[in-house]
Amino acid sequence: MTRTSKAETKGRKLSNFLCFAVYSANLAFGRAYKPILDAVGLTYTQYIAMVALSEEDEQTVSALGEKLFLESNTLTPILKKLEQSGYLSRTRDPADERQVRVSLTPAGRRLLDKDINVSLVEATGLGDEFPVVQKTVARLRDNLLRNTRADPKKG
Amino acid sequence: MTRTSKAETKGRKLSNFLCFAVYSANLAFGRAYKPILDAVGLTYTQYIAMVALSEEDEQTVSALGEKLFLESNTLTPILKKLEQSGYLSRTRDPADERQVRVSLTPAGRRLLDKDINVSLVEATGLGDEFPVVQKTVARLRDNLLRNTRADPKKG
DNA sequence: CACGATTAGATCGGATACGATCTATATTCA
DNA sequence: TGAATATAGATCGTATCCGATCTAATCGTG
Repeated sequence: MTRTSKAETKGRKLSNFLCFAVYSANLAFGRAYKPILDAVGLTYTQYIAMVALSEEDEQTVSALGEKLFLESNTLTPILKKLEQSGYLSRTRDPADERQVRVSLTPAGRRLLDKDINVSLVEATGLGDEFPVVQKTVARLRDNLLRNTRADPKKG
Repeated sequence: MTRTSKAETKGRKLSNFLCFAVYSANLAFGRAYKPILDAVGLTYTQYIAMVALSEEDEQTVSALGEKLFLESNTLTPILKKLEQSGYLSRTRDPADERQVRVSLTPAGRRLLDKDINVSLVEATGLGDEFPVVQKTVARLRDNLLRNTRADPKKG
């Protein structure tokens, strides 16, 4: 008696999908940031990459990729674009020519000093919940990555 | 005395960005779904679109877009692809030739009946928190969209 | 030292997102 | 009625993401 063909009775509605909540929240963030980032001529991903770079100089592409959960296939074009814009430098590491060291230029740091993001915290409408939501979503991400990556070779 | 140039003292670290938590959680979901969706030959977005279609037949592209927070520029190519795969039908509405009505085919419904998503709930590692996180992220998205869209013409 | 294996980036093709623009159909109202 | 306007999709260009593959540099071992 539990078998039906109606979507609702099986609970298969978009609102029931956590993945959709995250997917659409990400789209919403992109749109919220857009007018602000357009003003400084950066895209969402470019901005995130620069924030990651502001944490440390001379990072390799891989190290940066670990922070951003991206790989060279995605990062290389973005970094080249930011280099052309004069916001960062890319140089082969003399000690290991395979590696590329990436650092923000003074122009890049000046751009970040505008504290672009501050005005966005308000738009989340989360108030005091903000840090809790942030930690929860980060935990969700880490669980997903842990439970997915390195598929069960040992079980 | 509050002005410094160190990233850390200004709290400008990736882990402090809610937008990054959401961005990376979305990437993580995409990767978690990938092996499961690869098996049935769908992409993440195609799957989401089909779930939205399973809620109601004969939806217009715009109506579908409202649910998915996407517009025809993104949806049209995806719907055409799913049509070619035989999972849905697209027909101009005879009453208004501007509109395109989209419905799942029996093959499309059979695909969804496999309840692909069930196995993913577990991978979130959220346990009882699952529904709460889902609602919180959805609220975040709605706040962002409300506070961003239709920029302040009225003040 | 030499040669196979490994590693770090880069390149390429397919699939989203999205702004801007285009086309076809409907609607409005003088 | 018919020209101006509005609306629904579709198309195009740019920027991500990602799997697969390629190249160059390094390492490991005999």
